Amino acid sequence: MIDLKAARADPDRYRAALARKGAAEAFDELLAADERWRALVPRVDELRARTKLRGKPSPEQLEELRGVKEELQQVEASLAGAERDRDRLALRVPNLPADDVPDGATEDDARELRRVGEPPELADPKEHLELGRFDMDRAARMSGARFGYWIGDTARLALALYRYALDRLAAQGFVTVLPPVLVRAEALVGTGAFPTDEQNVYELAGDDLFLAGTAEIPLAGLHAGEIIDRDELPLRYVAFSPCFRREAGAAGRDTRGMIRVHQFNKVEQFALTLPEASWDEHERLLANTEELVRDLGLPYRVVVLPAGDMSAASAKTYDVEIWFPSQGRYRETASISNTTDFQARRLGIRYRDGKALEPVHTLNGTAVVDRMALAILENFQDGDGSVTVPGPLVALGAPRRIGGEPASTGD
RNA sequence: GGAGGGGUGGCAGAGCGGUCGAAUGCGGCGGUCUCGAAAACCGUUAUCCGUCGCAAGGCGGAUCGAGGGUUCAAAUCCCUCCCCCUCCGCCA
Repeated sequence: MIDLKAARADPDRYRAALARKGAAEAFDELLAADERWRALVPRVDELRARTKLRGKPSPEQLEELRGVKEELQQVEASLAGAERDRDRLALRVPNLPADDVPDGATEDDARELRRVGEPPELADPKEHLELGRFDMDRAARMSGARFGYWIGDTARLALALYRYALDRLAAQGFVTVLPPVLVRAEALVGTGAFPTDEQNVYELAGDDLFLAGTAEIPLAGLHAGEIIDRDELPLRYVAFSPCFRREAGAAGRDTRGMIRVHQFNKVEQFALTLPEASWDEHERLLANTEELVRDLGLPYRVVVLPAGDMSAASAKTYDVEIWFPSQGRYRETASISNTTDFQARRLGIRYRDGKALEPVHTLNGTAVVDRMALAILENFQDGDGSVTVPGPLVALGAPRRIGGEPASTGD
């Protein structure tokens, strides 16, 4: 939710910034609805004040009350309607993009910041399906398209990857969390997933619960409605969770393999900071992710998403993209966003600044995901169908080598 | 799933038709005392919206889990929903 008071005071700046996210019209509608609402407030307040009586009223007062209440009823109904309109529109207006975010609406407009590491030179790169042990066919039989089993050494590789990220971030002071992944609509509204990205969220049939597409949702909800001591900030969390996405609108894209599936696992960073600290924190979260990827030896690049390609909540998003030899290109494997006060406003997460209460800033960012394990398989293939697993993961229980011959560890 | 109890300010906890935005304690803030601090004592301290003001603040309204209802009047009575606790059942 944007700061409506600030928006009223400086509508041109807000409109210009929101236009870059394609939301100038939504913003104008919001301002108009806000104006309608504000015109009604003083009238309702005045009528309500006239209904307030102390002690037992006299017959004359009761007579007068009748008239006032009749009028009040009508004006209150108008006010309630105006408020509904305003609130509905307010939920649809996205966060303002930061000034240094490039224009554009698609991933082609992303600005590349740097490339780190060299893509491996492979004569005939195999793709992850051939290198690791996955079972897409049986998963399809059971769950449908875009599901897969991770089996044996390949599964152990993924588990070591999660542990690698969790351990490293815990050592940095991030508090480890295993969150609920079934959440209420409020949590999704609060993070900005609803109403703009509703079609990508699974809903449970018998209960009013939804499957979270990322641990960001329950992590943002962790402190919902709370007032946090200034001294306690920043709060940093790292969570492991499965993630569920309907991938509506992705029909036909990445239909092969495990690149884009309905269910995957992710280790997510989440931070709550003072407003003045969030841009430094954003860089810090990105640095954490880069360090994890770099220390595995994976070649990657960092891009800044254009305004029109970011989520509603985000003011600025970095993507870390890892090289996929089978595709000959970099693919998104991490997304790190500063949502500034957008989520904190919706969720009511505030800190006390002197006397006033102000919304905190929230940030989220991928530490590692399943997709990185696919990148490991592909980048460290040895040409004979086997894979040399990076040392840091072997130290955490991943097999030293994967493939080449039947799995020796696990089933 | 069944039975009962409960959701009140930063926290704990009273209030159970009007004098209640709400006792009291803790915590916070300011002060007295002190070389300084602790203790003690005094004062102060909810949030949101609108509006006026450069500001401090003033004025009006709303808010006692959420939504509806009864009433001239609701934290208090009624209904629905959500959540928490206790016991029973089931269960990793």
